[in-house]
Amino acid sequence: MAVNKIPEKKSQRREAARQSLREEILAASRDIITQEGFAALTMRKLAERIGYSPATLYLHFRNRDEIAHAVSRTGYADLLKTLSSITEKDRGKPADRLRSLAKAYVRFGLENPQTYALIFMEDPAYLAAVFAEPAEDDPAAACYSLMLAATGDLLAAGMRPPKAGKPARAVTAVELTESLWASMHGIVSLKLTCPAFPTAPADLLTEVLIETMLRGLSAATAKK
Amino acid sequence: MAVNKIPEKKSQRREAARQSLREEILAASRDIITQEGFAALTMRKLAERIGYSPATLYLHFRNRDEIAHAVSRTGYADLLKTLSSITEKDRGKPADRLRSLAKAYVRFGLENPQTYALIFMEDPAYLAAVFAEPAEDDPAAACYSLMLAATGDLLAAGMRPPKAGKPARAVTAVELTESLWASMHGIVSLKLTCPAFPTAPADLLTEVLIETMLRGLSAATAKK
DNA sequence: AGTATAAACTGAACACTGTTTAGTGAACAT
DNA sequence: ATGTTCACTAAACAGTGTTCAGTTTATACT
Repeated sequence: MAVNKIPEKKSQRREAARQSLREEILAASRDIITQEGFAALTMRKLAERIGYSPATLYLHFRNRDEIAHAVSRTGYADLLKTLSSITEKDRGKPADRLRSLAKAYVRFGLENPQTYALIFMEDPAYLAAVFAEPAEDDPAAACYSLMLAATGDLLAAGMRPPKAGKPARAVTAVELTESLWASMHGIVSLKLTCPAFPTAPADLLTEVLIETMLRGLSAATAKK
Repeated sequence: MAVNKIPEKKSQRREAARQSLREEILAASRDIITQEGFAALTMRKLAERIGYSPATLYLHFRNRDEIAHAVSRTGYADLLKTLSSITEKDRGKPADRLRSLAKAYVRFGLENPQTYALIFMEDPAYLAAVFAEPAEDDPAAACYSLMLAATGDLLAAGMRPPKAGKPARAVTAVELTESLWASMHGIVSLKLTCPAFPTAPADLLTEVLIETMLRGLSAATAKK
């Protein structure tokens, strides 16, 4: 029947245009989200900004959530960049690295409120998907690995974590990482949804948290 | 002119009916929210459930947010009831009381997900209002006082909190309370928005958090 | 009693939202 | 030149919160 006589050249052009428009949609979405928040990302507004009709958006994305999903990915990539810039330059003690990481995490949240709100508070499907079937190249998974490595190093440096669970046993690096992460997330998310509530500034709360926990972890070991 | 000939009796009846309908609206709202979440609380659905037209709702509440606000209040009252049931019966050491409070807080969030999401994640205006001009009888403010008292007792019992801030100084009870609260909130809110992410169960994370922090606070004091 | 007045209530509309579908026009492959 | 495929859009659908003119009902006064 029909012989595919190398239609790749032309198809490539089409495909390139497709990708280009797709990226344009995502760029506009990022703009709107970072400026006005995820709720302000309406399909009509987005379509108008890129000069197409709303229906066109559905030729490139299944629905609004899929756009959020794609934007989330770059959000996690941004977070990863922030965190890895810490681990790369900080070659000091594990405790100091964790301190820096915590501060950087919270600062990222406060400096990119709309992005943080999207990836951790409004698009839970992304995180859920990552932990449902872990992908190697996912930026969110990379963030997790990075944090896990930091607490792992801390424990390996001779810390004695408290016991927990039933029956009581030593806390694992995973549990410690997730406790820390959740705590940092609490500081950020609370500040983002209600700037008035934690009356103390976020960076101070972070310091209190990390210092107290570090002391709690090193309590059993000899000082200095 | 017209003499107001004691129209109070009749007015009272009217007023009673008004209040009754108002309460009916709120009861229906609570039902919908606890069952389907705040997003499912639409004015039309709410109106239909109580047998009135949507426009009637606006005779009793300025808008949907005001309904959320009223429902939030009872949500905080519920939380307060949970927390104060702890402080009343627990006459043990401050550390144990704080342990119980933390567990109860997290449990409340997980057992009343829609309510928790409403009062801490979807209706920030309420908390903002409380901390803008503190009202004595507000249940949210009472929750705060309760937690503050617990950490205050803990510090008074001889704990030596770590130093923080610039210049470094001893952490205050307020800062410690808010750090703890934010951390617990992080555990709850993360679990609610994404059950998959903190892979460890919430109560275990809570235990890790509270045990580590307690050790961090008592690190400088003699053991036992 | 009847009547004036005030309160309660509603139908219908407005301006939005995400999403679908039928139909048009242009670019491509043969 | 023709048949096919792809890109695109206007219009509609079913929702949303909210407003307002108009109607019904209950109260107040003579």
